[in-house]
This record gives sequence, structure tokens and C-alpha cells, in this order.
Amino acid sequence: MKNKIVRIKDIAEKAKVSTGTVDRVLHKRGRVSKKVEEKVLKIIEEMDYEPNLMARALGSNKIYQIAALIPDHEIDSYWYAPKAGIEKAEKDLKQYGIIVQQYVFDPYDVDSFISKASKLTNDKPDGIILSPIFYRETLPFFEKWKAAEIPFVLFNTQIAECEPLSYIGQDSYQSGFLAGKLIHYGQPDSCSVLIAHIDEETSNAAHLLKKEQGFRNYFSQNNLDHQYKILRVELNRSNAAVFMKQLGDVIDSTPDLGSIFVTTSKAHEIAKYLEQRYIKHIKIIGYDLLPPNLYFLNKGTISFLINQNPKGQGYWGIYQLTDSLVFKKEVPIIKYLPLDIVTKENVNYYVDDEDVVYLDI
Amino acid sequence: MKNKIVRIKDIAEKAKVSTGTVDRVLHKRGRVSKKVEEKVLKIIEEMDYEPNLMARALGSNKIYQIAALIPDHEIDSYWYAPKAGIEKAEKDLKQYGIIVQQYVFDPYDVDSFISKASKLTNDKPDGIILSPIFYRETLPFFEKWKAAEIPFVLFNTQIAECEPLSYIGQDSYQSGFLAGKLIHYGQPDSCSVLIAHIDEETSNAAHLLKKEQGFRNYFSQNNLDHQYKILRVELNRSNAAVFMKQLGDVIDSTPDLGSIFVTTSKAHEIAKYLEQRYIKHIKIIGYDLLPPNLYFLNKGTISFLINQNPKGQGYWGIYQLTDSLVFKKEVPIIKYLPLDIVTKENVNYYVDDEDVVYLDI
DNA sequence: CAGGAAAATGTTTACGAACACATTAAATTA
DNA sequence: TAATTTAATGTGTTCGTAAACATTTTCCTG
Repeated sequence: MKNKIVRIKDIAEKAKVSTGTVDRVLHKRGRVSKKVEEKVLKIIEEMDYEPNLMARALGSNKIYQIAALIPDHEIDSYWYAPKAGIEKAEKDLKQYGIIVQQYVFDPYDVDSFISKASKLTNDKPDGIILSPIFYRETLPFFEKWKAAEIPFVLFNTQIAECEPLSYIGQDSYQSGFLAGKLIHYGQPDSCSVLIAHIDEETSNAAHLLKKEQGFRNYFSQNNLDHQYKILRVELNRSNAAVFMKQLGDVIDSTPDLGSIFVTTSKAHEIAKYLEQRYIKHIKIIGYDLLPPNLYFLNKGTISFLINQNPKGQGYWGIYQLTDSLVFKKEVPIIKYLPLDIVTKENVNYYVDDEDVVYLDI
Repeated sequence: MKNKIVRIKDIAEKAKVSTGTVDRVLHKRGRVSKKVEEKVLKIIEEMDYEPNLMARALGSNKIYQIAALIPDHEIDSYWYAPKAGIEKAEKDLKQYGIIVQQYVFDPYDVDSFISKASKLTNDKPDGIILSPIFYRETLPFFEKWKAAEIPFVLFNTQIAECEPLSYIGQDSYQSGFLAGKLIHYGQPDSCSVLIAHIDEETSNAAHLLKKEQGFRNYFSQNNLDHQYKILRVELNRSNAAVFMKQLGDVIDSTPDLGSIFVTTSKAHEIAKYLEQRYIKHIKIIGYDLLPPNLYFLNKGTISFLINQNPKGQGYWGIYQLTDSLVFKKEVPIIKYLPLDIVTKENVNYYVDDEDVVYLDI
């Protein structure tokens, strides 16, 4: 009945040792005889001891330096949200002794990445969060961090074989699959569908290919291949004229084009183009709640946006590191955030008001 | 540069008073001269003091009894999820001295509600969470609780004028509006659409009417009234034969029926019926991720479910009470949870595995 | 088997805030 | 103005844990 909270002191008394010994057992600091250790562990088990996290954090009055290696949001605004999430988490977790140092690199410049990663490594943080958008160049750093026993979490881009503390992000394949469903649902009659990769080299961005694969598989798994013709195009805005021409060519040569699935956060570019040409019957599905995307979502030019919750990714990354560093909790190796379907009618609940709180259950 | 954490002690030193005085100022306990109080407040402001919540909770080693007045989930399984959320929150927040006492009543029996609410009131908890499904009968209790200065939060059902600490739930109107969009998007051609209220008296359930209103307004605001004919029906499963007959009558007399919008969590009943009759062309949109709904969602019989996140509602309720009681934080008076659009392809991220995460923005 | 290192275990203080209690200063009364 | 009340302020202990520090026990070596 009496659900009394068990303290280290209680365990110590029951085991007839001092609290110091219990502490050593709990933290595997050694210097405890096997017999005593076993006895204490048994009693810990029996009494169902749960450490008081507040007292723990308060007592071990430590400051944890977390390094965030993130792309410059002034170069690609997509990265604003993760940064905001990281900063929100830092604010929330400051009281637990968490300090985040940001290392910002140019997402289009490998050398910038290497330089910042080296600097970070030199500074020997207690934990690292990063989006490893340069696969090859990141690998040697993983080794260094592992040697130095610095835990790191990945977000946005997954590299399974590097054994991170945790990966936080989305299931790209499944998000493509979901996009397939949304297009199919809104387009019951047969038509052509275009997959558009914008502004990224698919050869170097595995997640885009996964999205494409998921998308295609939706149609094949549902035996819709005869009904929908799936086209694909890679576009790059670096040359505006070429961009317009390529896009125009596809659209003009595909009179039955019903929908466009944009695999990157650049759906607004397609929307802008279609509006300029007064094309209204083509539906667009894209990713990410960036302001220009929201603009066209609210006008109805974009039907749906799949939310990758980039702010949540940043927030969660720091949060997981904190759980691990401060509270010594086990954290899930992989943490998929939901694939939120966002449309004009529910977008309010997903866009960022300052008062965001993240809860984990 | 040095982002040092400011403690009460630091303030005391700077103000040349003792920590006790600062404490009195912080908690408005009186017994401080005006001059000193002003000085201290000014310094608190200047130094941007933020209390250490852990030390606070640890120091004021208090136990907070929270009472949860909730419908019996064995009578209506919808209430299982909020209960689970409440219990999850209790587990998470136990370390902050939170204990939840559940008062379970029969959702179809007003007397049961009154009896449990009275018992609860007698027990003088430190905070209350409830879903006020009986409007009239709850009002006098609100008065009592207010007189006793016991904060209470509402979830699921909103009663604005009772001045709760917080309301947690969904925007019913907007969810109906969203349902309209989903049906419109999946049904580009003109057809009839049925609104089905199942198992609840709409006269007594304002939120169902709000859903209906939102749904209807979607079509009228988008000038679709000429394109879609909107029907409505109230069904009750208490008599299975009548239920079947009424539903059958509507369907048979509406050959162009394209979609059904179920305003309650009973979409699975419609799905079951349509399957029995081998009707495949009618799309269903409903609410809530109950197992029977999920079954038909995965089969494709139900197209979309709008997730009210009932578990999150319970969790958040306790969480907000904790924020208020333990941490003396301000909590938002209204907290709308997102209108999650759930379909077969993303349902995994919303159903409850033990490790579900609630993210709030 | 003395002497000392190493291992095992015990004790104390600190963390930051809350609160009970103690003390001092100011105001009131006799 | 001394005595007493009351307001104002200061001090010390507590919460549960971590970690530095202190002590005791065990083991090994010469």
C-alpha cells in the first residue's frame, strides 16, 4: 500500500552498507567487493529503486557541452527549423547543465564541413548532434568520436552503420509511400504523375531515392501501374532559364499530368511556375513547412505538405543527448518522427508558435 | 560571455540581504520592507534570474494529489486512451511528487458522475483533471472547486465559461472543416455526402454539432454547395436492427453517395456494414484510432481517421497541472492538439507503442 | 609478521531552493 | 524610557544524490 519512494539511503540501510557503497554500485565505479555488490544489486532490484533524477542532476552539478554541427540556414533556409529546435531544447534543458555550441557550415561546401567538424572535435564536447549530409567526409569523424567516447546523434539524414547513440528523423521510404497514397486518393482516374527532385543531386542524396522508391512502390503494390504513368525529372534552380525550360517541357509534353510529387522542400518553385502559367488542375504534394510552401498551401496551389518536423528533430536530438548524459537513461537507437500530413485546414497546429513544448511519452 | 547560472544566493549577495529575504520576495510571503522588496525585484530582473526547478521541487519535498474524474473505459473504450495517458504522466511525474487518484464514473449515468465528483471534492485534492461530459451537472462542482482554490483542467470537452486552469483538446469545428477538405479532395466529381452521428445525442453533444458545422462550412465557403449534396443521419446502435435499417435506407436511396463522414469514433460500424454488403466505392472518414477503426483503416475500408490524440490529452492534462502546482509555471489556458490526419500509410507513427512520443509545438 | 600499498567501505559536504526557526530592528504601549 | 509587540531580516536544516575525502580492512612483500 505505502508506495514509499525508495532512496539510496534506504538501500544502504537494508544492505547494511553506507550510501557511498551503494553509489559506487549504482555507478559501477568499482572498489566494491563482489559479495557486497551482488547483495546491493539484489536489494536495488527488490526494492524497485528508481533514482531521483532531480536530486541526481542537482548533485552532480556538472556542465555538459553539446556540439551541434549544422548547415548554415542563411544558405539553405531549411536548416532554420532544426536550429530553432536545438535552441529551444537548450533553453529548456539549461537547468540540467546543458550548453550547446553551434558549429555552422556551408551545406554546399565540403571543406567548410571538414573544417568545422575538426574544430568541433578539438573542442572535445560531451556530446554531438549533426546532420551528416556529406556521407564520405563524415565517416572518419565518426571513428574519432567513437575513440574519444563522445556520443553523437544524427538527425535528418541516416547513416545506420556509424552506430550513433540515436538517429532522429523520418522514414524517407514510407514518406514516399504516403505521398503515393495522397496522390492516388486525390486522383482516382488514370493520369500521369511526375516525381520532381529539385536542387539536389540524387546520386548523392540517398534519402531522395528512398522517397522515390516508396512512391513508386505504392503504385506497384496496389496494382496501379497500368493506371498511372510515373515520370521523373531532376531540376536545378542554379540556372533559372534551364529550370523553367525543363519543367515546361515535361508539362507540355504530358497533357494528362495530374499531380507532381516534389521530393525536396522546393514545392513552392513548382507552385510558382504553375501559377505563372495559370495551370490549375495539377496537384502538388511536397515536403516541409517553409514560408514559401505555406504561402502556396494556403492558396490551395499545394495540396499537401508532408511535415518532417525539422524543429522537432533538432529538439529531440538535444533531448536524447541530455537523457543519456545527464540522466543516464537508455535512449532509443532510432526515433522516427510521425509523417504528418499537413494541409491548409490543419496547418495552424503544425507551424511554429513560440510556445512550443515537446513531450515524450 | 560567462553565461553563469544565477542563484538566489547571488541575488542575495548583490542586494546585500539574506537568501531568506530573497525567498520571501520571490514567493510574496510578505514580511519584507518595500524598499528592500523593490531593490530585490530589480536585481532579480537585472540578473535575469530563473529558478532551478529541480532544486525547487527537491527542496519543497511535497506530495501533490491529483484527482482524475474520468468515464469508465470498460463501458466506452474511447476512454481507455486518456486513462493510459494519465497513467503514463503519473509514472513520468512521480518523481516530482505527483500522485493521481482516479475517480471512474459511468458515462451513461449522471448519478454515477455526481457521486464520484462529490467523493472527489470531499477528498480535497491539489488539482483535478476531468472530461465534463455532463454539462449541467458539472457546473456546481466548478463553483466548489473554485471556492476551494483547487485548479482543474478540462480535456476532450470544452466549457469555456467555467474558467479552468487549462483546456486540452481539439478544435471540433476545425476538425469538421478538415474532414470536408479530405472528402472534397478525394471526390473531385459531384456526389452526395453523408454526415453520420452515431451513438450520441447531438442535442446533448455540442462538439458533434460543431464538427457538422465545420464540415458544412467547408463546402459552402469553397462554393461547392451546388456540387455536393450533404445529407445527415443520427444512428444509434442500441437497437441493431433499427441501426441497419436506417443506414440501409439512406444508402439505398442515395445512389450517388460518395463519402460518409462519421463524427464519432464509430466509423468502424459503417465500415462493417459496407463490407457486409460488398459496397466498395463509398469512402469513409472518421475519428479516433480505436482498434476496430484501425482494422478497417488497414484494410482500406476507412480512408482517413482524424486523430484526437486522446492519450495525449490525458497526458497533457496531468502535465499542465504539474507545471502549475510543482513548478509554478504559467500554463496556456487553451491547448489545442494537432488535427492529425491518419491513414494506413502513416498510422504506425500514431498508434500507441509504449514509447510513443508526444510532441507539442 | 611488521609495514605499507591497495582495496573496500564509511563520512561529509555541496548542489539550489524551501521553509522552519532564530535573531535583530522598529514601532507601540505602559 | 523600559517593556513588549510586531515587522524585518538572517541562519540552519532538509530534500536525494554525487563526489570528494576519510577511514578501515585486506593483501602482499621483504
